[in-house]
Amino acid sequence: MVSERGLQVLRAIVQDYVDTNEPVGSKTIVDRHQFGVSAATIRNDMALLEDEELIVAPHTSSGRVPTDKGYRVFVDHLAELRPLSSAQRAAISTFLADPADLDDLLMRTVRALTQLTGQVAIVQYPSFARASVSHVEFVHLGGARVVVIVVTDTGRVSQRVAFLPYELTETDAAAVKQAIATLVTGKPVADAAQAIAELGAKPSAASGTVDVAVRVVARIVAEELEDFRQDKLVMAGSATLARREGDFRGSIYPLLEAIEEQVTLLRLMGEMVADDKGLAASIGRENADFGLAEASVVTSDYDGAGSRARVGLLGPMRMDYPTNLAAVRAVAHYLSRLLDEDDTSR
Amino acid sequence: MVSERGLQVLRAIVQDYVDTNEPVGSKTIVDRHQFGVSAATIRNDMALLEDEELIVAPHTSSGRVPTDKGYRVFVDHLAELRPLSSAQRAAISTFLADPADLDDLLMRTVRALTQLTGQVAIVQYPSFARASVSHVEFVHLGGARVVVIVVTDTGRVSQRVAFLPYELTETDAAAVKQAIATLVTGKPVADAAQAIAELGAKPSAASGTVDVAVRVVARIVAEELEDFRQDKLVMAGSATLARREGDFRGSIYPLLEAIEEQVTLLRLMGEMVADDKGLAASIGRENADFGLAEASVVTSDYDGAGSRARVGLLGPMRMDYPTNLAAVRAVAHYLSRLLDEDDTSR
DNA sequence: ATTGGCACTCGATAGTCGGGAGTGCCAGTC
DNA sequence: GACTGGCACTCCCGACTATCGAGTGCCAAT
Repeated sequence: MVSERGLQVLRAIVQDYVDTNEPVGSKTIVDRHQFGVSAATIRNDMALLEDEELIVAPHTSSGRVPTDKGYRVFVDHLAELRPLSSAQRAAISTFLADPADLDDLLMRTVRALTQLTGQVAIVQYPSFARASVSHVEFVHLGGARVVVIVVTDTGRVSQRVAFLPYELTETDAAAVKQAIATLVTGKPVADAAQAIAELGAKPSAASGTVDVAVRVVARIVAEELEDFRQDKLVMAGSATLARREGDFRGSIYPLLEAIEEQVTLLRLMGEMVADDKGLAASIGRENADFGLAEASVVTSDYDGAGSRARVGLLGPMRMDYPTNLAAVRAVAHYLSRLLDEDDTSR
Repeated sequence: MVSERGLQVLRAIVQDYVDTNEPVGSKTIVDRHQFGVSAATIRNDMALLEDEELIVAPHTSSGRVPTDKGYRVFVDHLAELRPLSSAQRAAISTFLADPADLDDLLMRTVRALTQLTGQVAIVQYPSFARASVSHVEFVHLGGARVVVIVVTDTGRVSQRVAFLPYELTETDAAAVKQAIATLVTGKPVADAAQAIAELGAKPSAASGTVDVAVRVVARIVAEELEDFRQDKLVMAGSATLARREGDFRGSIYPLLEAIEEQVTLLRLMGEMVADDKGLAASIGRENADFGLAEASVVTSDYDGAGSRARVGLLGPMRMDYPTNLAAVRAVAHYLSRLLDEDDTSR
């Protein structure tokens, strides 16, 4: 229904609006872009675009503003990613050089991303759900306290302090360790958790103190396995939202809350569908289920530790999609490479 | 210079202003408090208070608002803590019951505190600077990758993945472990870090592969020790700031930034001086060095894991000090008790 | 299909004008 | 000397008005 030039007008509106934060009128468009037609013609196109609900006029006879749908068409059909400058690429690679460990790397990644884009940056931890339990270790702290350490073959480590009901002897401790180890080592975390659940269901074999201790420790191990199965996020840049207050009709409260309740963002990012290049965007009302109807999220997939995860940006609907998509793509790319060359995946 | 009644007037102003968020005038005071004198008399007192810079009039002939100094006098001399309701106490104790570990306990603590007060809640980790290294463990991941685990006698655990320059044999690994263990176990973390630094300074004994591996691992251990020495914060409730926008003349940006840059808050909380009950408040311009001249922080000390740390609230200068001080005190109290009965301190 | 022209809408800005809350001061009272 | 009632004054605030200008929709002409 809308002409080819109509789409170009939409593109111009999105670009100018993102740029100036003011409703854009027909005259502005003729001035700033070389359409070679008059303002009246542009107005006709805009009327069409408005019929299609791609743009909207905040007040009768004011300039037009893109709608959610308008942004959607823009990113799907009109946007060309704006590649990063070589200086920016260089900045990323130095920023991410020589990470101490995975936590450190991801932390630096979000910092780099928020720095680069001025938006809230989010990185999903690579999922460890497919990993297998590689080791279980105990460290005696003295008394009845024991640190229980679980390690996966992908190099993820979790530790937790267990309070046993009584003090174990050396030999008992060894027995407990042995029992737990045979129960879980070598198994994928899901299976290991399953095995522990079955142990809990079985009636106590009444073999005395060791059996009780095994059950206590097993419960701790199960909690740690749960940590692996749960996805986690690292975020940075929430302060930048204060600068963008005007972009959110209500307040920035829902955004800050989502940032604190990581689970919301986790679900949102999980449900987004990436294109063939691993990029995805979720815009405005598409996020209504998550209480983020005035915000947008762009993500890029990356490969790490043998599984896929996402890096993303959270910001106002009125964001610079070409730049931000390019930024997440570039950072995801670096991340994949770094995780790959460290061979953390196997 | 100001009379006894003058102070009562200050108290009334603070209370009403916190309550209504509007400059309070002489008539309001006579209406809402039983002073038994006329508005004109109150006005005279208010003029005195203004001379002392305890209150200020936003505009000529408007009500008065407390200054930083006014709040200071209020908390130092006029405020009586408003004890929590028994329902609130009950809520805290159920909320904090059965923590899985220290991380979990502190996480729940900040949540409870922010829930209770509607402010940003902050908890310092107990300092582990005085702890001693209890164990060092290695877990082979296969290849040249090793998880290095350091445990203190206070039950704090840190782990990190090390990439050795080559694959170790079993016996070499044992030798490395032995070397590191004798270097650091039993020593306070500061001394252990020192020992490692000295090792790094010594010229290589050229004893070959093991020596190189020891140095690599030692550097990792040093990083982990650094983790123990650095204080850490847990926070919650940053979203509540969006609701309080009007209380900050500029924007909430500095607050959000401080929350993200934990180090600022860490220093701020570290420099505050507690009274004999472990309570402290830092108000408005007193925080100017930290870029938080429009915010206040109240803290209470607690004892945990053999060292002292703080739990606090961050909010607008116009906050309910009696309630908030009572809240941090109550929560600190619970925290001390929980950490004590778990005997995590020894 | 495109364009120039034109009437119209409506937000933004500035100016004006009471009303009201609150003050400072003063003279008078206890 | 402390307190009080009275009063003139200041200044914020909201309502109202007028003007301006950006931008639109529509129409007749090309």
